[in-house]
Amino acid sequence: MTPPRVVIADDHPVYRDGLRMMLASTGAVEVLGTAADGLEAVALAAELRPDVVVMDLQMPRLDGVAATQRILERDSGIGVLALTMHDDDESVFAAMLAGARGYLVKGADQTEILRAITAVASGEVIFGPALAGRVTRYFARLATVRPPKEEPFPQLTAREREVLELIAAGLSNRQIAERLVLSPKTVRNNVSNVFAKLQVADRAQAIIQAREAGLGR
Amino acid sequence: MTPPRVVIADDHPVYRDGLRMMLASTGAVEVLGTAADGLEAVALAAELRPDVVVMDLQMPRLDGVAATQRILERDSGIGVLALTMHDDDESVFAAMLAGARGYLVKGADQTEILRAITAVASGEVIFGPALAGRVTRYFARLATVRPPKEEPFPQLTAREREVLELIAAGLSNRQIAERLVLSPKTVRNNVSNVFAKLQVADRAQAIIQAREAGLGR
DNA sequence: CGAATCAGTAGGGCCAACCCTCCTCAAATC
DNA sequence: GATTTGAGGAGGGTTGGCCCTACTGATTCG
Repeated sequence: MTPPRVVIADDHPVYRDGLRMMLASTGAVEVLGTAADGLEAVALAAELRPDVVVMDLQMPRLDGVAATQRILERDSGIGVLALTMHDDDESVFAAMLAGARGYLVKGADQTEILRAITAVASGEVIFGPALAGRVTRYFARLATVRPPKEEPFPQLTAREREVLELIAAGLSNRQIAERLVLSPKTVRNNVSNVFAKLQVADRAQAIIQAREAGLGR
Repeated sequence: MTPPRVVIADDHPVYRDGLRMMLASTGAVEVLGTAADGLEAVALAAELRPDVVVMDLQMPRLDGVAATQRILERDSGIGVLALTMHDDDESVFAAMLAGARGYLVKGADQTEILRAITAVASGEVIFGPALAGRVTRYFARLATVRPPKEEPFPQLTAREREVLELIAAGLSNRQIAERLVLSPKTVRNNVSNVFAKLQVADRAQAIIQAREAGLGR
Protein backbone atom coordinates (compact mmCIF):
# COMPACT_ATOMS: atom_id res chain seq x y z
CA MET A 1 0.00 0.00 0.00
CA THR A 2 1.42 3.36 -0.94
CA PRO A 3 1.79 5.74 1.98
CA PRO A 4 -1.20 8.06 2.51
CA ARG A 5 -0.83 11.47 0.85
CA VAL A 6 -1.37 14.09 3.51
CA VAL A 7 -1.98 17.81 3.80
CA ILE A 8 -1.49 19.51 7.17
CA ALA A 9 -3.56 22.55 8.14
CA ASP A 10 -2.58 24.37 11.33
CA ASP A 11 -2.08 28.03 12.08
CA HIS A 12 0.61 27.44 14.65
CA PRO A 13 3.89 27.33 12.69
CA VAL A 14 5.83 25.36 15.23
CA TYR A 15 3.23 22.67 15.62
CA ARG A 16 2.55 22.59 11.87
CA ASP A 17 6.16 22.19 10.80
CA GLY A 18 6.98 19.98 13.71
CA LEU A 19 4.18 17.67 12.66
CA ARG A 20 5.24 17.84 9.03
CA MET A 21 8.81 16.86 9.81
CA MET A 22 7.75 14.26 12.28
CA LEU A 23 5.44 12.61 9.79
CA ALA A 24 7.85 12.89 6.89
CA SER A 25 10.69 11.39 8.91
CA THR A 26 8.75 8.20 9.49
CA GLY A 27 8.31 7.61 5.79
CA ALA A 28 4.89 6.19 6.56
CA VAL A 29 3.06 9.12 5.01
CA GLU A 30 3.79 11.54 2.21
CA VAL A 31 3.27 15.15 3.24
CA LEU A 32 2.14 17.03 0.14
CA GLY A 33 1.91 20.44 1.68
CA THR A 34 0.80 22.57 4.60
CA ALA A 35 -1.76 25.31 5.09
CA ALA A 36 -1.82 28.03 7.73
CA ASP A 37 -5.56 28.69 7.71
CA GLY A 38 -8.85 27.25 6.55
CA LEU A 39 -8.96 28.94 3.18
CA GLU A 40 -5.50 27.72 2.30
CA ALA A 41 -6.51 24.26 3.41
CA VAL A 42 -9.55 24.24 1.13
CA ALA A 43 -7.50 25.45 -1.83
CA LEU A 44 -4.72 23.00 -1.19
CA ALA A 45 -7.12 20.09 -0.84
CA ALA A 46 -8.82 20.98 -4.12
CA GLU A 47 -5.47 21.25 -5.85
CA LEU A 48 -3.62 18.26 -4.45
CA ARG A 49 -6.49 15.85 -3.74
CA PRO A 50 -4.76 14.29 -0.73
CA ASP A 51 -5.97 11.13 0.97
CA VAL A 52 -6.08 12.86 4.33
CA VAL A 53 -6.17 16.43 5.58
CA VAL A 54 -4.93 16.79 9.14
CA MET A 55 -7.03 19.73 10.25
CA ASP A 56 -6.62 21.93 13.28
CA LEU A 57 -10.06 23.12 14.28
CA GLN A 58 -8.94 26.50 15.58
CA MET A 59 -7.69 28.51 12.63
CA PRO A 60 -8.02 32.12 11.43
CA ARG A 61 -10.01 33.22 8.36
CA LEU A 62 -11.93 29.93 8.08
CA ASP A 63 -12.11 27.53 10.98
CA GLY A 64 -11.46 23.83 10.65
CA VAL A 65 -15.09 22.83 10.77
CA ALA A 66 -16.07 25.14 7.92
CA ALA A 67 -13.00 24.13 5.94
CA THR A 68 -13.93 20.48 6.44
CA GLN A 69 -17.39 21.11 5.07
CA ARG A 70 -16.08 22.87 2.00
CA ILE A 71 -13.50 20.22 1.29
CA LEU A 72 -16.02 17.40 1.57
CA GLU A 73 -18.54 19.25 -0.57
CA ARG A 74 -16.08 19.17 -3.37
CA ASP A 75 -14.64 15.71 -2.77
CA SER A 76 -16.23 13.48 -0.18
CA GLY A 77 -13.47 10.94 -0.71
CA ILE A 78 -10.94 13.03 1.17
CA GLY A 79 -10.57 11.99 4.79
CA VAL A 80 -10.39 14.71 7.38
CA LEU A 81 -8.58 14.09 10.66
CA ALA A 82 -9.53 16.77 13.15
CA LEU A 83 -6.98 17.91 15.69
CA THR A 84 -8.59 19.72 18.59
CA MET A 85 -6.75 21.69 21.19
CA HIS A 86 -9.60 21.27 23.62
CA ASP A 87 -11.61 18.13 23.97
CA ASP A 88 -14.80 20.04 24.62
CA ASP A 89 -18.10 18.68 23.41
CA GLU A 90 -18.89 21.46 21.01
CA SER A 91 -15.85 21.37 18.79
CA VAL A 92 -15.78 17.59 18.65
CA PHE A 93 -19.44 17.48 17.84
CA ALA A 94 -19.17 20.16 15.18
CA ALA A 95 -16.31 18.37 13.49
CA MET A 96 -18.23 15.11 13.45
CA LEU A 97 -21.19 16.81 11.85
CA ALA A 98 -18.98 18.42 9.26
CA GLY A 99 -17.95 14.95 8.21
CA ALA A 100 -14.50 14.54 9.72
CA ARG A 101 -13.58 10.89 10.15
CA GLY A 102 -10.90 11.18 12.78
CA TYR A 103 -10.63 13.16 16.00
CA LEU A 104 -7.51 13.58 18.13
CA VAL A 105 -6.45 16.03 20.76
CA LYS A 106 -3.24 17.84 20.01
CA GLY A 107 -1.47 16.10 22.82
CA ALA A 108 -1.52 12.86 20.85
CA ASP A 109 1.84 11.25 20.27
CA GLN A 110 3.44 10.18 17.02
CA THR A 111 2.13 6.63 16.91
CA GLU A 112 -1.38 7.77 17.67
CA ILE A 113 -1.33 10.38 14.92
CA LEU A 114 0.19 7.99 12.42
CA ARG A 115 -2.34 5.31 13.22
CA ALA A 116 -5.18 7.79 12.94
CA ILE A 117 -3.96 9.04 9.56
CA THR A 118 -3.68 5.51 8.27
CA ALA A 119 -7.11 4.64 9.59
CA VAL A 120 -8.72 7.69 8.04
CA ALA A 121 -6.95 7.03 4.75
CA SER A 122 -8.44 3.52 4.85
CA GLY A 123 -11.95 4.88 5.20
CA GLU A 124 -12.22 4.18 8.89
CA VAL A 125 -13.48 6.43 11.65
CA ILE A 126 -11.20 6.82 14.64
CA PHE A 127 -11.39 8.72 17.92
CA GLY A 128 -8.42 9.32 20.18
CA PRO A 129 -8.34 8.08 23.77
CA ALA A 130 -9.20 11.51 25.17
CA LEU A 131 -12.44 11.46 23.20
CA ALA A 132 -13.33 7.78 23.40
CA GLY A 133 -15.44 8.19 26.50
CA ARG A 134 -17.27 11.09 24.98
CA VAL A 135 -18.12 9.07 21.90
CA THR A 136 -19.61 6.21 23.82
CA ARG A 137 -21.57 8.70 25.89
CA TYR A 138 -22.93 10.30 22.75
CA PHE A 139 -24.16 6.95 21.59
CA ALA A 140 -25.66 6.30 24.96
CA ARG A 141 -27.60 9.51 24.58
CA LEU A 142 -28.69 8.43 21.14
CA ALA A 143 -30.04 5.31 22.78
CA THR A 144 -32.23 7.28 25.09
CA VAL A 145 -33.54 9.15 22.10
CA ARG A 146 -34.60 6.14 20.12
CA PRO A 147 -36.74 3.57 21.90
CA PRO A 148 -35.03 0.20 21.59
CA LYS A 149 -37.41 -1.62 19.33
CA GLU A 150 -40.99 -2.60 19.46
CA GLU A 151 -42.82 -4.39 16.72
CA PRO A 152 -44.97 -1.67 15.25
CA PHE A 153 -48.63 -2.23 14.44
CA PRO A 154 -48.91 -5.99 14.88
CA GLN A 155 -52.58 -5.77 13.98
CA LEU A 156 -51.71 -4.93 10.40
CA THR A 157 -50.91 -7.44 7.68
CA ALA A 158 -47.51 -7.28 6.02
CA ARG A 159 -48.98 -5.54 3.04
CA GLU A 160 -50.79 -3.05 5.17
CA ARG A 161 -47.65 -2.20 7.12
CA GLU A 162 -45.85 -1.70 3.85
CA VAL A 163 -48.56 0.65 2.69
CA LEU A 164 -48.58 2.49 6.00
CA GLU A 165 -44.87 3.05 5.75
CA LEU A 166 -45.28 4.70 2.37
CA ILE A 167 -48.17 6.76 3.66
CA ALA A 168 -45.89 7.90 6.47
CA ALA A 169 -43.31 8.85 3.90
CA GLY A 170 -45.81 11.21 2.34
CA LEU A 171 -46.66 9.29 -0.80
CA SER A 172 -50.04 9.54 -2.50
CA ASN A 173 -52.10 6.47 -3.26
CA ARG A 174 -51.03 6.65 -6.86
CA GLN A 175 -47.35 6.79 -5.91
CA ILE A 176 -47.78 3.92 -3.51
CA ALA A 177 -49.44 1.88 -6.24
CA GLU A 178 -46.52 2.54 -8.54
CA ARG A 179 -43.97 1.72 -5.89
CA LEU A 180 -45.64 -1.56 -4.96
CA VAL A 181 -46.72 -2.37 -8.51
CA LEU A 182 -50.38 -2.54 -7.65
CA SER A 183 -53.58 -1.05 -8.95
CA PRO A 184 -54.41 2.27 -7.28
CA LYS A 185 -57.74 0.75 -6.31
CA THR A 186 -56.05 -2.00 -4.38
CA VAL A 187 -53.91 0.48 -2.56
CA ARG A 188 -57.02 2.42 -1.77
CA ASN A 189 -58.52 -0.65 -0.17
CA ASN A 190 -55.36 -1.30 1.81
CA VAL A 191 -55.34 2.27 2.96
CA SER A 192 -58.93 2.05 4.11
CA ASN A 193 -58.16 -1.09 6.08
CA VAL A 194 -55.18 0.55 7.71
CA PHE A 195 -57.27 3.52 8.76
CA ALA A 196 -59.91 1.26 10.23
CA LYS A 197 -57.35 -0.76 12.17
CA LEU A 198 -55.53 2.30 13.44
CA GLN A 199 -58.86 3.90 14.24
CA VAL A 200 -58.03 7.08 12.46
CA ALA A 201 -60.25 9.10 10.17
CA ASP A 202 -57.80 10.17 7.55
CA ARG A 203 -54.35 10.07 6.07
CA ALA A 204 -53.04 12.93 8.18
CA GLN A 205 -53.66 11.15 11.45
CA ALA A 206 -52.29 7.93 10.05
CA ILE A 207 -49.07 9.72 9.17
CA ILE A 208 -48.83 11.10 12.67
CA GLN A 209 -49.41 7.74 14.33
CA ALA A 210 -46.98 5.99 12.03
CA ARG A 211 -44.24 8.53 12.49
CA GLU A 212 -44.65 8.52 16.24
CA ALA A 213 -44.02 4.81 16.07
CA GLY A 214 -40.87 5.49 14.12
CA LEU A 215 -42.05 4.62 10.62
CA GLY A 216 -41.17 6.51 7.50
CA ARG A 217 -37.87 7.85 8.83
CA MET B 1 5.61 -0.69 23.32
CA THR B 2 4.90 -4.32 24.10
CA PRO B 3 2.49 -5.95 21.67
CA PRO B 4 -1.14 -5.88 22.77
CA ARG B 5 -2.26 -9.00 24.64
CA VAL B 6 -5.32 -10.36 22.87
CA VAL B 7 -8.11 -12.87 23.43
CA ILE B 8 -10.21 -14.01 20.48
CA ALA B 9 -13.86 -15.01 20.93
CA ASP B 10 -15.63 -16.56 17.96
CA ASP B 11 -17.82 -19.62 17.65
CA HIS B 12 -16.70 -20.42 14.13
CA PRO B 13 -13.57 -22.60 14.53
CA VAL B 14 -12.14 -21.84 11.12
CA TYR B 15 -12.46 -18.10 11.46
CA ARG B 16 -11.29 -18.18 15.07
CA ASP B 17 -8.15 -20.20 14.47
CA GLY B 18 -7.47 -18.52 11.18
CA LEU B 19 -7.55 -15.18 12.93
CA ARG B 20 -5.41 -16.48 15.78
CA MET B 21 -2.72 -17.76 13.44
CA MET B 22 -2.90 -14.73 11.25
CA LEU B 23 -2.44 -12.39 14.20
CA ALA B 24 0.25 -14.50 15.85
CA SER B 25 2.26 -14.74 12.64
CA THR B 26 2.61 -10.98 12.41
CA GLY B 27 4.21 -10.78 15.83
CA ALA B 28 2.42 -7.49 16.33
CA VAL B 29 0.06 -8.92 18.91
CA GLU B 30 0.26 -11.65 21.50
CA VAL B 31 -2.69 -14.03 21.34
CA LEU B 32 -3.29 -15.25 24.88
CA GLY B 33 -6.15 -17.58 24.13
CA THR B 34 -9.41 -18.17 22.31
CA ALA B 35 -13.02 -18.69 23.33
CA ALA B 36 -15.81 -20.41 21.42
CA ASP B 37 -18.73 -18.67 23.08
CA GLY B 38 -19.62 -15.71 25.25
CA LEU B 39 -19.31 -17.47 28.61
CA GLU B 40 -15.84 -18.74 27.77
CA ALA B 41 -14.90 -15.24 26.65
CA VAL B 42 -16.00 -13.71 29.96
CA ALA B 43 -14.11 -16.34 31.95
CA LEU B 44 -10.99 -16.01 29.84
CA ALA B 45 -11.03 -12.23 30.07
CA ALA B 46 -11.34 -12.36 33.84
CA GLU B 47 -8.49 -14.87 34.08
CA LEU B 48 -6.02 -13.46 31.57
CA ARG B 49 -6.79 -9.72 31.75
CA PRO B 50 -5.97 -9.10 28.08
CA ASP B 51 -5.61 -5.63 26.57
CA VAL B 52 -8.12 -6.44 23.88
CA VAL B 53 -10.88 -9.00 23.35
CA VAL B 54 -11.75 -9.53 19.70
CA MET B 55 -15.41 -10.39 20.04
CA ASP B 56 -17.71 -11.92 17.48
CA LEU B 57 -21.20 -10.64 18.18
CA GLN B 58 -23.01 -13.77 17.07
CA MET B 59 -22.14 -16.52 19.52
CA PRO B 60 -24.03 -19.31 21.32
CA ARG B 61 -24.75 -19.40 25.07
CA LEU B 62 -23.95 -15.74 25.55
CA ASP B 63 -23.81 -13.34 22.65
CA GLY B 64 -21.04 -10.86 22.09
CA VAL B 65 -22.99 -7.88 23.34
CA ALA B 66 -23.85 -9.50 26.64
CA ALA B 67 -20.32 -10.86 27.00
CA THR B 68 -18.94 -7.35 26.38
CA GLN B 69 -21.12 -5.95 29.13
CA ARG B 70 -20.01 -8.55 31.65
CA ILE B 71 -16.35 -8.14 30.81
CA LEU B 72 -16.48 -4.37 31.13
CA GLU B 73 -18.42 -4.59 34.38
CA ARG B 74 -15.51 -6.42 35.90
CA ASP B 75 -12.69 -4.52 34.20
CA SER B 76 -13.50 -1.45 32.17
CA GLY B 77 -9.86 -1.19 31.12
CA ILE B 78 -10.19 -4.11 28.74
CA GLY B 79 -10.84 -3.00 25.17
CA VAL B 80 -13.45 -4.86 23.20
CA LEU B 81 -13.24 -4.99 19.43
CA ALA B 82 -16.54 -6.15 18.00
CA LEU B 83 -16.57 -8.20 14.85
CA THR B 84 -19.96 -8.21 13.20
CA MET B 85 -21.00 -10.52 10.42
CA HIS B 86 -23.67 -8.10 9.31
CA ASP B 87 -23.30 -4.37 9.32
CA ASP B 88 -26.91 -3.88 10.29
CA ASP B 89 -27.85 -1.03 12.56
CA GLU B 90 -29.06 -3.12 15.43
CA SER B 91 -25.98 -5.15 16.18
CA VAL B 92 -23.61 -2.25 15.70
CA PHE B 93 -25.69 -0.09 17.91
CA ALA B 94 -26.01 -2.71 20.61
CA ALA B 95 -22.26 -3.27 20.67
CA MET B 96 -21.60 0.44 20.99
CA LEU B 97 -23.97 0.67 23.92
CA ALA B 98 -22.36 -2.30 25.60
CA GLY B 99 -19.12 -0.35 25.58
CA ALA B 100 -17.13 -1.91 22.76
CA ARG B 101 -14.50 0.48 21.45
CA GLY B 102 -13.96 -0.98 18.01
CA TYR B 103 -16.31 -2.20 15.33
CA LEU B 104 -15.34 -4.12 12.21
CA VAL B 105 -17.21 -6.31 9.79
CA LYS B 106 -15.79 -9.79 9.42
CA GLY B 107 -14.71 -9.09 5.90
CA ALA B 108 -11.99 -6.79 7.19
CA ASP B 109 -8.46 -7.65 6.08
CA GLN B 110 -5.38 -8.22 8.17
CA THR B 111 -4.09 -4.67 8.24
CA GLU B 112 -7.50 -3.33 9.21
CA ILE B 113 -7.87 -5.81 12.02
CA LEU B 114 -4.34 -5.21 13.27
CA ARG B 115 -4.80 -1.47 13.19
CA ALA B 116 -8.11 -1.76 15.00
CA ILE B 117 -6.61 -3.96 17.71
CA THR B 118 -3.75 -1.56 18.22
CA ALA B 119 -6.11 1.40 18.32
CA VAL B 120 -8.39 -0.27 20.85
CA ALA B 121 -5.42 -1.29 22.96
CA SER B 122 -4.36 2.37 22.98
CA GLY B 123 -7.71 3.46 24.29
CA GLU B 124 -9.01 4.72 21.00
CA VAL B 125 -12.38 4.13 19.37
CA ILE B 126 -12.31 2.89 15.79
CA PHE B 127 -14.95 2.02 13.21
CA GLY B 128 -14.24 0.06 10.04
CA PRO B 129 -14.92 1.51 6.61
CA ALA B 130 -18.14 -0.46 6.22
CA LEU B 131 -19.50 1.25 9.32
CA ALA B 132 -17.97 4.68 8.96
CA GLY B 133 -20.91 6.07 7.01
CA ARG B 134 -23.32 4.70 9.54
CA VAL B 135 -21.45 6.37 12.38
CA THR B 136 -21.49 9.78 10.77
CA ARG B 137 -25.15 9.34 9.98
CA TYR B 138 -25.89 8.49 13.60
CA PHE B 139 -24.26 11.71 14.62
CA ALA B 140 -26.14 13.60 11.99
CA ARG B 141 -29.36 12.25 13.41
CA LEU B 142 -28.28 13.24 16.89
CA ALA B 143 -27.88 16.71 15.51
CA THR B 144 -31.39 16.77 14.18
CA VAL B 145 -32.63 15.59 17.53
CA ARG B 146 -30.84 18.03 19.76
CA PRO B 147 -31.03 21.50 18.29
CA PRO B 148 -32.43 23.12 21.42
CA LYS B 149 -34.44 25.77 19.75
CA GLU B 150 -34.50 27.39 16.39
CA GLU B 151 -37.34 29.50 15.17
CA PRO B 152 -39.15 27.20 12.79
CA PHE B 153 -40.29 28.35 9.36
CA PRO B 154 -39.39 32.02 9.52
CA GLN B 155 -40.75 32.47 6.00
CA LEU B 156 -44.29 31.91 7.26
CA THR B 157 -46.51 34.58 8.77
CA ALA B 158 -47.80 34.13 12.30
CA ARG B 159 -51.16 32.99 11.00
CA GLU B 160 -49.60 30.54 8.61
CA ARG B 161 -47.44 29.03 11.33
CA GLU B 162 -50.53 28.63 13.46
CA VAL B 163 -52.29 26.86 10.63
CA LEU B 164 -49.28 24.68 9.92
CA GLU B 165 -49.16 23.62 13.53
CA LEU B 166 -52.75 22.46 13.38
CA ILE B 167 -52.12 20.70 10.09
CA ALA B 168 -49.23 18.93 11.77
CA ALA B 169 -51.56 17.92 14.56
CA GLY B 170 -53.72 16.14 12.02
CA LEU B 171 -56.66 18.52 11.86
CA SER B 172 -58.75 18.94 8.74
CA ASN B 173 -59.33 22.34 7.19
CA ARG B 174 -62.78 22.45 8.70
CA GLN B 175 -61.45 21.65 12.18
CA ILE B 176 -58.74 24.24 11.80
CA ALA B 177 -61.33 26.81 10.78
CA GLU B 178 -63.39 26.04 13.88
CA ARG B 179 -60.37 26.16 16.14
CA LEU B 180 -59.21 29.50 14.79
CA VAL B 181 -62.73 30.87 14.30
CA LEU B 182 -62.25 31.48 10.62
CA SER B 183 -64.06 30.64 7.46
CA PRO B 184 -63.00 27.25 6.07
CA LYS B 185 -62.24 29.11 2.89
CA THR B 186 -59.68 31.33 4.60
CA VAL B 187 -58.04 28.33 6.12
CA ARG B 188 -57.79 26.77 2.70
CA ASN B 189 -56.10 29.86 1.37
CA ASN B 190 -53.70 29.86 4.31
CA VAL B 191 -52.99 26.23 3.72
CA SER B 192 -52.26 26.87 0.07
CA ASN B 193 -49.83 29.62 1.00
CA VAL B 194 -48.09 27.40 3.49
CA PHE B 195 -47.67 24.67 0.89
CA ALA B 196 -46.24 27.12 -1.59
CA LYS B 197 -43.77 28.49 0.94
CA LEU B 198 -42.72 25.06 2.13
CA GLN B 199 -42.56 23.90 -1.46
CA VAL B 200 -44.66 20.84 -0.84
CA ALA B 201 -47.48 19.49 -2.94
CA ASP B 202 -49.86 18.29 -0.29
CA ARG B 203 -50.87 18.06 3.30
CA ALA B 204 -49.01 14.84 3.91
CA GLN B 205 -45.65 16.28 3.07
CA ALA B 206 -46.41 19.42 5.02
CA ILE B 207 -47.13 17.27 8.07
CA ILE B 208 -43.86 15.47 7.62
CA GLN B 209 -41.85 18.65 7.29
CA ALA B 210 -43.57 20.29 10.19
CA ARG B 211 -43.12 17.34 12.50
CA GLU B 212 -39.50 16.97 11.56
CA ALA B 213 -39.08 20.54 12.67
CA GLY B 214 -40.71 19.66 15.95
CA LEU B 215 -44.16 21.11 15.40
CA GLY B 216 -47.40 19.51 16.46
CA ARG B 217 -45.85 17.52 19.28
C1' DC C 1 -48.70 65.88 5.06
C1' DG C 2 -51.04 62.86 2.07
C1' DA C 3 -50.95 59.28 -1.41
C1' DA C 4 -49.17 55.12 -2.92
C1' DT C 5 -47.51 50.79 -2.29
C1' DC C 6 -47.00 46.55 0.12
C1' DA C 7 -47.76 42.59 3.26
C1' DG C 8 -50.89 40.34 6.05
C1' DT C 9 -55.44 38.87 7.06
C1' DA C 10 -60.06 37.41 5.85
C1' DG C 11 -63.29 35.87 2.59
C1' DG C 12 -65.33 33.82 -1.74
C1' DG C 13 -66.09 31.10 -6.51
C1' DC C 14 -64.80 27.55 -9.47
C1' DC C 15 -62.91 23.23 -10.81
C1' DA C 16 -60.24 19.19 -11.18
C1' DA C 17 -58.05 15.84 -8.68
C1' DC C 18 -57.77 13.09 -4.92
C1' DC C 19 -59.38 10.75 -0.84
C1' DC C 20 -62.28 7.71 1.65
C1' DT C 21 -66.31 4.68 2.28
C1' DC C 22 -69.16 0.98 1.00
C1' DC C 23 -69.86 -2.92 -1.62
C1' DT C 24 -68.80 -6.76 -4.83
C1' DC C 25 -65.98 -10.33 -6.86
C1' DA C 26 -62.19 -13.71 -7.57
C1' DA C 27 -57.91 -16.05 -6.84
C1' DA C 28 -54.46 -17.55 -3.71
C1' DT C 29 -53.06 -19.21 0.72
C1' DC C 30 -53.41 -21.35 4.87
C1' DG D 1 -63.47 -22.36 5.18
C1' DA D 2 -61.32 -18.16 6.62
C1' DT D 3 -57.96 -14.77 5.66
C1' DT D 4 -55.28 -12.25 2.61
C1' DT D 5 -54.56 -10.18 -1.52
C1' DG D 6 -55.86 -8.08 -5.71
C1' DA D 7 -59.19 -5.60 -8.53
C1' DG D 8 -62.97 -2.78 -9.42
C1' DG D 9 -67.68 0.48 -9.38
C1' DA D 10 -70.20 4.29 -7.50
C1' DG D 11 -70.59 8.30 -4.85
C1' DG D 12 -69.81 12.06 -1.72
C1' DG D 13 -66.56 14.70 0.75
C1' DT D 14 -62.09 16.99 0.90
C1' DT D 15 -58.26 19.10 -0.93
C1' DG D 16 -55.48 22.25 -3.43
C1' DG D 17 -54.72 25.47 -7.35
C1' DC D 18 -56.10 29.72 -9.33
C1' DC D 19 -58.70 33.45 -9.74
C1' DC D 20 -60.84 37.70 -7.34
C1' DT D 21 -62.39 41.35 -3.51
C1' DA D 22 -61.76 43.93 0.68
C1' DC D 23 -59.85 45.76 4.89
C1' DT D 24 -55.84 46.89 7.84
C1' DG D 25 -51.40 48.78 9.22
C1' DA D 26 -46.73 50.12 7.88
C1' DT D 27 -43.53 52.16 5.02
C1' DT D 28 -42.19 54.88 1.30
C1' DC D 29 -42.56 58.49 -2.07
C1' DG D 30 -44.03 62.79 -3.90
